[in-house]
Amino acid sequence: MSTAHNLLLEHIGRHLSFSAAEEKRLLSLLQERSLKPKQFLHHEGEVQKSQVFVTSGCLRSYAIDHNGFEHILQFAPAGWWIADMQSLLDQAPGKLIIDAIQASTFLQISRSDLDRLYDELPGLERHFRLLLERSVVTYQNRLLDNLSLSARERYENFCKAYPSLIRELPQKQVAAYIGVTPEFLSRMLNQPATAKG
Amino acid sequence: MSTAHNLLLEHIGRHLSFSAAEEKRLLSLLQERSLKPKQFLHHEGEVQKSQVFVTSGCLRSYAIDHNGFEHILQFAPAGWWIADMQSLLDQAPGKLIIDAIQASTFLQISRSDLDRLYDELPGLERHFRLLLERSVVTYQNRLLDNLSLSARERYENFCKAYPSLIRELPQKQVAAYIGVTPEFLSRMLNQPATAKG
DNA sequence: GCCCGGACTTAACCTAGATCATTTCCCAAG
DNA sequence: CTTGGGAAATGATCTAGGTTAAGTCCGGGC
Repeated sequence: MSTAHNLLLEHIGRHLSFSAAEEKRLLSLLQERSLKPKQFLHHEGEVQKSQVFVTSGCLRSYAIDHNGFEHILQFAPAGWWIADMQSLLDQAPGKLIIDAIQASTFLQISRSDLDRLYDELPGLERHFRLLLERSVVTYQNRLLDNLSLSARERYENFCKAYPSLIRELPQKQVAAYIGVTPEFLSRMLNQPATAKG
Repeated sequence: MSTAHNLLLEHIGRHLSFSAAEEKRLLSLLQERSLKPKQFLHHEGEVQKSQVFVTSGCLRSYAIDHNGFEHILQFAPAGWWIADMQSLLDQAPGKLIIDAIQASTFLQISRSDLDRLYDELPGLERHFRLLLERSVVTYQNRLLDNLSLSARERYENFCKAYPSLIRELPQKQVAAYIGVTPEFLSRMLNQPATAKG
């Protein structure tokens, strides 16, 4: 069993435990793949056929608005799932782009196989239900942050939430995540915060 | 069986079918309640103990930021679930407020009962997994809209998404949902859109 | 070693939307 | 009917963050 498989089983194991047979069945439907930096997993307008569990490196999903600006929805370092979920659910062309920001490896499972597995392994459905609950909360919090915090506060939140990513990411990608222009983020970081107290 | 119960079973029935015994078991754990306009279901700082399926009227969840502004996360008309999900999952004090914007009735189920039901009725877990998937997509889209659209575009989106609500809601609540001040929304609506074409 | 392109910086200027203050409107309570 | 309080309108002014346009600073390919 590969280390990629181990990482996935370990993650699932945080919620529940599978029998050896169940683990084997799950792994049999997963495909190991990799991407080099800047290679794409999913293009705008494509139909997403499978979802992906990152085992090393880091992927990201983002959309391009009508002014050509990127807005990053998610970073997916090792241990995270990523997909254009809207496209995956509707089996319709998506508006997200997914690419690798570092050399990355991942496990892939098709939607139809996963649907089959949900019937065979109810524990897996439990696992995803729990992940989805957390995911909803995360997006709710991010939405509230965007509605109520200043750019600087959102930047500070990002640093707290992703202390490892902040070191590896180019500044412009942080800008595209927190929702400001790269120029503004640069200016902000090179100006002292307004003195307080 | 009440009409409230019927509404819930009909909604669940869109995804799957329960036996009569399963339906009975589910309904046995639901409590019928109601709220008058402006009454609260959940206050900031409280621990959310149960989640709620609205059967008539409309609830909303919102947070108050450090400037005292309300930001509405969700409207829940009949047929929608609502809760302070973060508080519910962590069983920790929440930051959301939930109240009724109209006279409303709803069915309530405690987190512990629902957890029990997930074990007894795997179909229910399926149902919520599917709802959560849609919910994630909805929040993703709303986040992208907030990052890339103008206030007017977000207003138009809102009108399309909630054509019935737009007629019933005071303008200031629409403002608190799309993320602008009531003053600005008012001015925007009374000024012609910049002519195009 | 040179050149290119992408990441970052900086500065001047611009604008969507916020803030503040005043007024009007409406309707529900007395 | 009148009153008072919230919802909306409206005008003047302000500002966080966007836009445009140079420039600098790399690192990587040839």
